[in-house]
Amino acid sequence: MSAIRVAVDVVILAIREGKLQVLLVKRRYAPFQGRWAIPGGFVKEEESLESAAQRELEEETGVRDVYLEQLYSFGDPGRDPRGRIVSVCYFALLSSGDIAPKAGTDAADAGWFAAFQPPPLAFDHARILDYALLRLRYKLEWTTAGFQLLPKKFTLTDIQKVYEAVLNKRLDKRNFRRKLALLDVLEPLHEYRSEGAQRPARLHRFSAKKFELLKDKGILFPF
Amino acid sequence: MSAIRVAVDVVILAIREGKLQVLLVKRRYAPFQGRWAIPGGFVKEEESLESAAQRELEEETGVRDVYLEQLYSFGDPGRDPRGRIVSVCYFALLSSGDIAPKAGTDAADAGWFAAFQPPPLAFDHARILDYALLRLRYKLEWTTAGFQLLPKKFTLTDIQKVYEAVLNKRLDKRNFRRKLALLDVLEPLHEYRSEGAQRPARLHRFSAKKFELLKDKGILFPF
DNA sequence: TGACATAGTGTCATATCAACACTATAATAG
DNA sequence: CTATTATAGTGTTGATATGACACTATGTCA
Repeated sequence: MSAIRVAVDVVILAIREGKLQVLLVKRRYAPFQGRWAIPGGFVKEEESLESAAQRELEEETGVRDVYLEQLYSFGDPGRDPRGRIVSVCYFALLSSGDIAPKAGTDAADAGWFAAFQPPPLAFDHARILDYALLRLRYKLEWTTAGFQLLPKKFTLTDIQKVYEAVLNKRLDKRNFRRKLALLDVLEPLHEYRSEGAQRPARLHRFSAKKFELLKDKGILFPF
Repeated sequence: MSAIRVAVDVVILAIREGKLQVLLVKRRYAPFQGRWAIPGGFVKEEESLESAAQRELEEETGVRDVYLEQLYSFGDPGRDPRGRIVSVCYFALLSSGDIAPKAGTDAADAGWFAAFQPPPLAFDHARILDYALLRLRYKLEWTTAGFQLLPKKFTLTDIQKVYEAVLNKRLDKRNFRRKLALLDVLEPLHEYRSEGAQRPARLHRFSAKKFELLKDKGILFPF
């Protein structure tokens, strides 16, 4: 009937080496053979869009139970030389603790890149990545999604570095922590982490119970 | 190849009789024959998603150059008994000045309904409408999109009523106007509108030139 | 045991917020 | 022409949040 095909693409983001990075795959075949691309694939007959995105994500990273959010659907005729393909795009936020396990399907054709300085990308993927980064910045300013980029236990400096990496600016430590305290979503643990010849930092964890309340109260978090 | 078909649905919203209303069409055929539904249709081979949405919008309202924004894509298997259909949904904000011209393709099977108390809807359209209303509320709080619901010339009370209709709460006139002034996007005209046995209200128009600057400055507008 | 490097903490001047009530004025009725 | 009417239009205040700013605390390692 219709010759339009439906695909999902997943912009997979994580903090690595203190920077926001994106997972890309190298295309094996034409078009754009050898170019880096956002991982994705066609939606199967019996799976939901979100399941398809989760499947792609798991194929690339081996990770499940990850923050995943629908981003936008791109469907201009001509965006893919192989034919009319509508791509429903998602973005995923990986905890830095989740990255090691697999590091891409296979080292040769998957890799992490600085999200703000990606290599040339196939198709309209540069636009998709830009949009994901824009959305992530909004998310960080208005929600607590930033904690998804951290492992379960983290220091206050860890979360500040996430904000600095994504918003791409330095933040004042005291003001940042005052706002964090106001948010009231962190539970200080009785554990500390030593990072060198200096005072160890206290570990905290994100308390999801309070998350819903925050949304109800309409608290914004624009640093 | 793929049996997945791609459609667009457009949630068309406007202020009528002081209330937020949504344009619905009555289904002529099964499934859900006789039920009200959000207007939409299949995407044609050669048109972009946005063009398809614009086409549907124009077919229903006869109006062009309307605020149109992609909302979300719904694609669960089973959401449409006729087969696997992925619907890319948009929402449109009509100026109340644009409504009279056509009032639906044909009076018998198109009509305006209170957006917050719609009739039973076909398919998963109740969910789509809910999502559109949620998004519109955010839009109003964080952007100047609310002006799209007004004609070119309007009074300050007009815009306040739009906010009250969408946010579904009463607002303080003086505080509202203070924030409007802060936004600095309104141009007072040397025209007034009489509405009865009382002082006439000054007309204003939205000045789009200043719009971009606002976004750059990152000014929010949460009433 | 001293040097190191990051952890952790408070104040003040400014801006923003919500709550609140009265005067101005054109149209209309008599 | 005058009074009535109903909406238009306008400021202040006390409370809260904000950004700018600098020093002390402390575990580790040499």
